[in-house]
Amino acid sequence: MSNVRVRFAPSPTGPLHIGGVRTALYNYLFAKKNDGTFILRIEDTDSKRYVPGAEEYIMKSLEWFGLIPDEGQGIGGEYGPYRQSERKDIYGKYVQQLVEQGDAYYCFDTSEELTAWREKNEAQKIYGVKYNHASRMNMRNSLSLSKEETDRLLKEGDNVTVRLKIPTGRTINFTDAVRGEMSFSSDELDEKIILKGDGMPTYHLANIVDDHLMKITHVIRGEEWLPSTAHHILIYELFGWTAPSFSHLSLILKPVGSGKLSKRDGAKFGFPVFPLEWFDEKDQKTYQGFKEDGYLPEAVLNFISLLGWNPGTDEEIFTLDELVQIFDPERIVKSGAKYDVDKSRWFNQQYIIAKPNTELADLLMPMAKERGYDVSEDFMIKFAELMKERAEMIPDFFTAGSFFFEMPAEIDEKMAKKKYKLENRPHFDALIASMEGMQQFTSSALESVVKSYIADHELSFGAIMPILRLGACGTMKGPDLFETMELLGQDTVVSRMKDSIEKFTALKNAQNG
RNA sequence: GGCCCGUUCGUCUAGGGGUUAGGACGCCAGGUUUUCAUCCUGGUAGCAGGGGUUCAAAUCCCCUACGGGCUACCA
Repeated sequence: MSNVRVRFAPSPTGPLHIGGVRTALYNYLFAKKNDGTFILRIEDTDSKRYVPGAEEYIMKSLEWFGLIPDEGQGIGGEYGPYRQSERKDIYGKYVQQLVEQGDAYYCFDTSEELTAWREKNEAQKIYGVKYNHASRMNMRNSLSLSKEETDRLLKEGDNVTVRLKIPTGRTINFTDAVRGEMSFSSDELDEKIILKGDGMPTYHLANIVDDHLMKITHVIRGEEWLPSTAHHILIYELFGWTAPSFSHLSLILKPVGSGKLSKRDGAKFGFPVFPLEWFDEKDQKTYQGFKEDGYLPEAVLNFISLLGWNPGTDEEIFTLDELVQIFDPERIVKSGAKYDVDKSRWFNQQYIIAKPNTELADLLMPMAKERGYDVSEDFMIKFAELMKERAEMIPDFFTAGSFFFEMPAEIDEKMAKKKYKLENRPHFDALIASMEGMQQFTSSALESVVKSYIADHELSFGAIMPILRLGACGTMKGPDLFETMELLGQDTVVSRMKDSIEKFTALKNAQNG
């Protein structure tokens, strides 16, 4: 194993969404490509936003995709604990160190005071006022207050936060692995809170401390972190630590319109935003998942791998292992990508077609049982083979192929009226009788029976075939008719045909009369 | 408002000084097929705008426009 160590560090504030999955995927690919370690760390420093079940959901989702961490929460490893709430004691001494170095200071402003301050500024159309070198002397902190007052407030202990003290007049440079040279003026940076009133650190401190302690070498994260990376670089510097390499990924955007993909877009555009179904306690709503919608995890992974990255060739279909081999962070795209529902469905179809019939059967069998269909494994395998080219989503097998399990209640009557000719009734009766008498009810035998009958009686395929299909399946859409009939079985086909011919005749008589 | 990032067919993208601007999805047409689907062939459609630099700009520079992110005791 190389020394490459990357982490996926979600916050358990809700279900993992597709953008998070892509971040996890890129981290995973980069780790595997470099024979490194992929770590899962849970960033739950905000107790107010903690959502029960979210952490479990995140792990289940990663598992469904096969993005299994080598180390981290739920796995273990020598750099634990991997849940930040359990690392609370670790952060204290680092905060203390910064304070002692004079690189951080205590603040006593309450949230209410800060909010009021901001609102006052905004009311006066003074935008972008931040807590920084220019404003801090007007606030209540250990820099503006006397030593005595500071000590008194510190002893009281309520409402004490710690802010980072940013040096003035500096330029902070770093190289983003996907965006190139980045440069920020320290004078523009706000002095962020690094330790909150409840004693928990904020992201900015916890993230840096943990990445350092966990020996993270490459940070691959969302674009929303780009502006605060300057703070992060500075903190590394203040501690005298070497900063990891940074890659900031652009966001995944809504399929139509503008803006980033949000959790409500799924319902709006009819596609899932989350890997698995999620019941939201707050909204009292269930959000659809890729799994339940009938997406194959490998197809979703392949699709999202190409939202913001490309291999530089014309090839598009890759297994996870192949992606590992060809993944190159240098080819990550800088601009945001809209989620293309049509293309995600196309990928899924490609993966369904490529999936071995036995595996499809395993997937389909429980679903068939749920629907009350009692069929054999062999039946399911053959069914999968016949229907796979007609299914974009897994449930399509059962909607487009329902006639394999039961005669549809609604048949294509319009087509029946159009194709069925009363004068052909004797031919159909004869064909049904032939089928009934067959010793071997195989597709090839059926084919020769039907084709020779048509030839012998100088009939057209168009007069016979559509009616046989409609009679046996109730619809014009489906796989090869003879194969379909073989799978349906002699008894089913003969009985369906007898019923159907009666029905077609009645339909036709009603139409004429 | 400020700071930062971005902009090639409708969408995902290749292309990084000289290309008929390439591929994929979608869409359209044709072929294969007893139907549908698959598959095959072809078509449709793009360098945000304006200035430079250069013999030559999609490509380099500047400006504008548009899109996005950040601007919390959220991550």
